[in-house]
Amino acid sequence: MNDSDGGGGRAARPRRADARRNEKTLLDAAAAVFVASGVDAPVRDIAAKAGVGTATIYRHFPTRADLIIAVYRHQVEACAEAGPALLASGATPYAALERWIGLFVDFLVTKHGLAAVLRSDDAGFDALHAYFLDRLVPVCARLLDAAAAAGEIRSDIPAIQLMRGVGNLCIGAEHDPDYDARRLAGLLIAGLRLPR
Amino acid sequence: MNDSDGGGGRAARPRRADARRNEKTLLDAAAAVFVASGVDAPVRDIAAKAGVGTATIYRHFPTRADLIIAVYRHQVEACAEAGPALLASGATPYAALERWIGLFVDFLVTKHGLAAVLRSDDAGFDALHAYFLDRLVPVCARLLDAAAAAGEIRSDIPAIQLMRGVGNLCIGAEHDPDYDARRLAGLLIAGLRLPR
DNA sequence: TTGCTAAACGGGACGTTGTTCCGTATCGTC
DNA sequence: GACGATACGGAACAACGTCCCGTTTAGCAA
Repeated sequence: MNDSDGGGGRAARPRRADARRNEKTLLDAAAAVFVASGVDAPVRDIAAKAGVGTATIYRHFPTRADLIIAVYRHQVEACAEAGPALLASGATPYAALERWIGLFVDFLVTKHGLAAVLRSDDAGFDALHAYFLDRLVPVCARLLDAAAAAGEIRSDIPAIQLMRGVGNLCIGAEHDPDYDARRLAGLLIAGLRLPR
Repeated sequence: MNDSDGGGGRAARPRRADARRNEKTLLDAAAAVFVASGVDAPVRDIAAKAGVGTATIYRHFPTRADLIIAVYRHQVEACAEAGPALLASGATPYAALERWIGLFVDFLVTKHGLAAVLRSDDAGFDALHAYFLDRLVPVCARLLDAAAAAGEIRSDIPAIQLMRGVGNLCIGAEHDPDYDARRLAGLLIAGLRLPR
């Protein structure tokens, strides 16, 4: 358990320069290929795009989930941080919830195949599920609590269920333009409203 | 298009007895394997269960979609016929819609992987999409129209969108018992309600 | 009953993809 | 400049969908 460079001892040894370079190259290549072919793109394609061997991918990102997380981490963080910001922005909690769900949907539908893989029961994607849920469910829960406290919505739907539902609504939205995930998600949220 | 034994010409020639027998055997085997391993089960597994070669499956059911349709046709028909029945059963149109969606969800969540495949963009599943949509969307549309005419719901959501949304909500519902597709679908429908 | 032909069959062959292994090249240090 | 650990590349293996081809068999007629 050498703490490579963290708080305590100085680095046991930093990663080699070529390794760090390849990781960056791989992230860029993966991002490009994900856009072009979806997050299910063949490993060989990503390796080819990056100009490395397939084993190099597995060395840096043991599972596909690790690669996906690394590629989209920034955007997920941004989405998570938008939650409290929206809540503080002055609108009603319900409006904040509605807009935040919109952000989440927009993120998912622009990542081909991500919503689907988020629903996969493949054990290899457990890390991906865990990351998304850990990072976003608490944010959603805060928005739900605020709206419930304001008497705008019912309070008997757990945040995790809602997130799963919204995520599911985004599956396959990237093709056929007749499918409007955002609208359906809005409908789902509207279903939470209490009559006043 | 040959009317094998129907009204017009006498049969060009009826299918061989072993072929008919194998088709039945395959349907039974597929149904069993689908229950055990989902509708994505390897072709070889189904063939083995039926005691036939893999080519025999492709001969009878050129695409997986054809096999799935054949296995579930009865249940889809039953669901389609339940729509008008519910509408005539005396409750409000909205209640009928709600219950019919419940039937649809119950059907989907008990067929491992079917909801997911219904969302696949693989061209091989086009026939499956078409069948489900052709058969069920008109039923849903009638329920929606009735409820809209009664002033219970808004009328600006096409039936096909709603069906897609509900179908999506059912994806992955077969595992983790914490996910309640039926409840979320109910929420989606509730989102259609008009304030009175 | 026996022989013929088209229908149907079975399993092996091929292509694609994920994953792992092993010999080789390279980095960083002495 | 030499050495050891690190990292690399591509071949090898396994699982699966799909297709092909040589063989078997049902159905019919002589």
